[in-house]
Parts: sequence; structure tokens; C-alpha cells
Amino acid sequence: MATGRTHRPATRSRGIPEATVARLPLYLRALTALSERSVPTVSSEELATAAGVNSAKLRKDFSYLGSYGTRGVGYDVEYLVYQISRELGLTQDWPVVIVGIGNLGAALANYGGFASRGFRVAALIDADPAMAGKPVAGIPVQHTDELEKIITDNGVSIGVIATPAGAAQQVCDRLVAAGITSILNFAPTVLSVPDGVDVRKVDLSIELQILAFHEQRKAGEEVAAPEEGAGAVSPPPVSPHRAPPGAPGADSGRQGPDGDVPAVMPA
Amino acid sequence: MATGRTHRPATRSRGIPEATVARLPLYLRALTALSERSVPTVSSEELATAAGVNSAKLRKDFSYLGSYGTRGVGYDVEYLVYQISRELGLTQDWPVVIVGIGNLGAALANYGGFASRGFRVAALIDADPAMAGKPVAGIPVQHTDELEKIITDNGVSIGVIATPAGAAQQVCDRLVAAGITSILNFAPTVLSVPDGVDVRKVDLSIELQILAFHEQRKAGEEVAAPEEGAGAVSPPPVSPHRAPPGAPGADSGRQGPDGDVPAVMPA
DNA sequence: TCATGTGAACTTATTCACAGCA
DNA sequence: TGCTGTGAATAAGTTCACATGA
Repeated sequence: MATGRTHRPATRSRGIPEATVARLPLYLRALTALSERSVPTVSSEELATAAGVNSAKLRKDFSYLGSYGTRGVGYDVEYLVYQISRELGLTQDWPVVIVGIGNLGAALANYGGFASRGFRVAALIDADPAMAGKPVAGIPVQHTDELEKIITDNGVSIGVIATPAGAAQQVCDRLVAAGITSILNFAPTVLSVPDGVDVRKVDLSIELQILAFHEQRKAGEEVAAPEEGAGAVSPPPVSPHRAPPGAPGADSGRQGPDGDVPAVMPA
Repeated sequence: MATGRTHRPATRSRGIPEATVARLPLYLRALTALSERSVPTVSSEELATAAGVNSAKLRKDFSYLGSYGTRGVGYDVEYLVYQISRELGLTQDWPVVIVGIGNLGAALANYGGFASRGFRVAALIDADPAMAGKPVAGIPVQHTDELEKIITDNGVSIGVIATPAGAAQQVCDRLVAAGITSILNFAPTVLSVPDGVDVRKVDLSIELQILAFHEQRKAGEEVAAPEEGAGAVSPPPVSPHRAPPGAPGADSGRQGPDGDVPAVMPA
């Protein structure tokens, strides 16, 4: 579909698919590694393998950026690194503030990958007065009172929220009011923001739950799993009670995996 | 998405879309909050708002689980909490091991949401002998040498990798060899695993890059953005004219946002 | 000859819109 | 009456497969 590029000098790609955008960082990482090894060119096949995707997908992704490869040869590593970096906006400096300097916030501040690639921790902010002034990862923590000033003075547009869930929305509101338009949220809460503000979330608990879902399924597929693996089945927290919502007794529609009965059940 | 092969049609029926599975934890969280407030029922509209999705999507998602609602009324909170928990496999205990107890690993170990919902940190593992025995989040760190034994003895099937990128694949291989079939990877590397093993990744750097992409685009849309702190902002996307990728010798003519210089990245 | 670039086919996901039931 | 549950319509994303050009 990406038609209309055949020879369209200016105003390019007005719309790289979101799925593609999400993979560009992956390609970039793989390319950077190749670059460091001074590899001059790569084929879509090799690069795809390094990035963990298949080559057709990679080529399609790149096609949205333009024709940066050479048929019969492959892609010029340095050139692609540059093009993708530019596309992602990494050729410019992005000051970032981290709010909530607890265990996680401190870990993020210390995270090396942060500093690289155009991102720079402009400030660390925490609500605890006792934290003020303390250096974390070499950067002194500042009190929440300074939040607005910090953002304005440093022209920050990206904020990272690593506060407890209860404080996240409030912090978010202040960040947005101060001018932040992109938020990376580590707090286990749904943030509501006005149009124009992007929010991406990173949630350990959700990821684990998704893994558990698949894990449970695997266990169920094994014909007769002698596996002591997943441990004994313990009927946890959930409250097994009443049957179907409204109509007791006769129920129509389809049921859960095993009929009904909310009795505790593991695979 | 998890790295790994595609899913097979599976054993008839039971085919909950991956996108739906990924949202179940979100619904569960919202429902749990309602449950704690003793709210008896919710409409798809209310719950959808709380979970940050639209109601049509939510109803469609629930339709894959079964008919757990009551027309004209809504969903019984407690009942739904139970059904979703069961679907996700949270009615059983999931021992988890965290490998790599650095800043991040320690933060994860301390993370409360971990303990809740069926997950239990069975062990903390680190390669540094000096860490051995030290308690982190109340759990003594064990040396990597014990990895296999720990996994076997505790029947662990989910592993969290929080090691430096360089050690991730090796740790991954050992985890898999020891019986782990689900991995949550925090290391900025693509892990290769055999079929049957699920890998989900959490990558700060990638998330930031995605945000930067959109952020850059916003800046480009503003007709005349003042932009103070972000340094030299380049004009929006540009130039597709194919630049000679393989062009030998000097960099012939490749265009950047401002027309050139494919210098080697920010790094 | 060989690997890119891309229409076309296919698969998955989202949204619409309304029938149907409490 | 009001809200769920769901086919049908759309949209988004992936894979195929091959013409194209170096």
C-alpha cells in the first residue's frame, strides 16, 4: 500500500505504522552492534535474525522509511543507523525527568541505556523532603515542589513516572500541566491524559500475568504432566462463590473452559 | 509481543486472542479496585473507562471468556474477578526466580505487585560471590552456581532476567535447560530460545525511543514551535530521494533533516 | 545472479451497530 | 428500558511471492 512514493521527493512517509515504529529501536540496536564490529553491510535476512523478526517483516518495515538498501547486496550499516536514528528523533537531545526515586526510580536513573541514544536525565524528582539533595546516579534529587520549574527551565518534554500507584495520576497531571507531552509510566495505574499527550506503560505485573496465562496453557497441554514443575495447585485468594451472575440454575450461552462452577481450578 | 514462534491453532476451541490476553490483567486490576470498594456490579462502560479501553473492545474481550454478564445490568465484580483470575492462571501459585540482583533486580525484588496475585519470589540469583547470602527484600541472594538446583527444587517455571545484556543469553540458556519455560527479560538483548519457551521483554530504552518518535513528530507539526531546551530541533521528516547507500568513497549525498551529515550516532 | 522492494493475499484486531434478553 | 453479546464491516499488521534493478 505504501504507494505514492515512487518518486516523491519531499514530504515522505506520512504515517509509519505503529507496529513498525515499535520495531525500529530493535533494528537500531542490532545495527549499532554491527556497526561496532565494523560490519559494512547486512542483508535483510541477517539483520532480521539479529533483531529477532523475520526478513519479510523487516523489509516491509524499511520500505516505509524509504529505499535505503541495494538490491543484490543489502543495507549499508552506517547509513541505516543514521536513517533510523533520525526517523526516531534520536539525532537530537531529549532531556528526561524521572519522578519517584524509590528502588525503581533509582534503578532507572542508574540505567546506562538511558544516557545513550540521545536521552539525558535532566533531573530526578521525589516527594520525600529527606531525599532532596541526595545524589542518585550522580544527580541530586530535587523536591516535587520544583517540578514545574525544572521542566520549564530544562525544556523537558518526556517524563518518567516511577512513583507509587497512588501518586501517579497527580504527578501525571502536574507534568502535563507543566508542558510534558510524553510519559513513560511504571506505576501500575491507568493514567488519563488530554489529547496530544502520549503515555506508554511498563508493567511488571501485567507481563507476568500474560506469561502465567501461557504457562498455564502449556501445563494443560501436556498429556500427563508428571512435572512437579509448576508446583502444587494451591487455591489462592480468589473467592469461589456463586454461580453465574443473574440466573441461577439454567444458563444458556457458552460457559467457561470447564463448564461453570466457580470452584477453584487450576489446569 | 513475546519473542518466539507463532502460536499454533492449538487444540481446538480455547482460542483467546493474544491482544485480549494482554488486556485481561488490566481488567483484573480495575475489577480488584472495585471489589475493594465493595462495588457489586459494573457496566462495560464503567469498567472500560477504568481500564482505559473502550466498551466495545471490553465486551468483545469478555465474549471470548464466556457470557459472564447480565444484560441490562452489567457484570458481577466478584464473579468476574474470579473468572479472569482463573483464566490467567492466577488461582495457582507461581514461584519466580530473579537473576541479576543489581539496581533493577533489587527493585523488582522489592516490588510489591510481585508478591500479590499468585506470584512469589522463590529466589534471587546473582553471579557476584560477594552478593551471596546478602538479603535483598528479605530474601538471601544465592550464587549462580545454584541456579539449576534452585529451579528444580522449587519447581520454578517463570524466570526474570535482570542481568547486564552481555550475560542475558547465557543465563537464559541455563534457565531453559533447567526447565524454565517463561522468561521476562529486562536485559536489552534479543534472547533466542527453543520452541515452547515464551519470552516477553521489558525495555526502557525502546519505550523511550518510541516516545521520542512521536514527540519529534508533534514538534514538527507545530507550525512554529519555540522549542527552547530541546536544542536544535530539526524540521520534520524530509527527503526521501534515495541517497546512494552503497556509494563508495565519500558520503555522496545523503540527506538528513537538514540535508546531511550521517556522522556516526549519538551512541 | 541475488536480495531488495512491494503489490496482493491472508491473518489478527478493532469498531460498528443492533438483536436479544433480564 | 438498558446493557450485554456478537455477527458484520473496517482497519491494522503479517506473510507470500516475485518483478526489479544493481
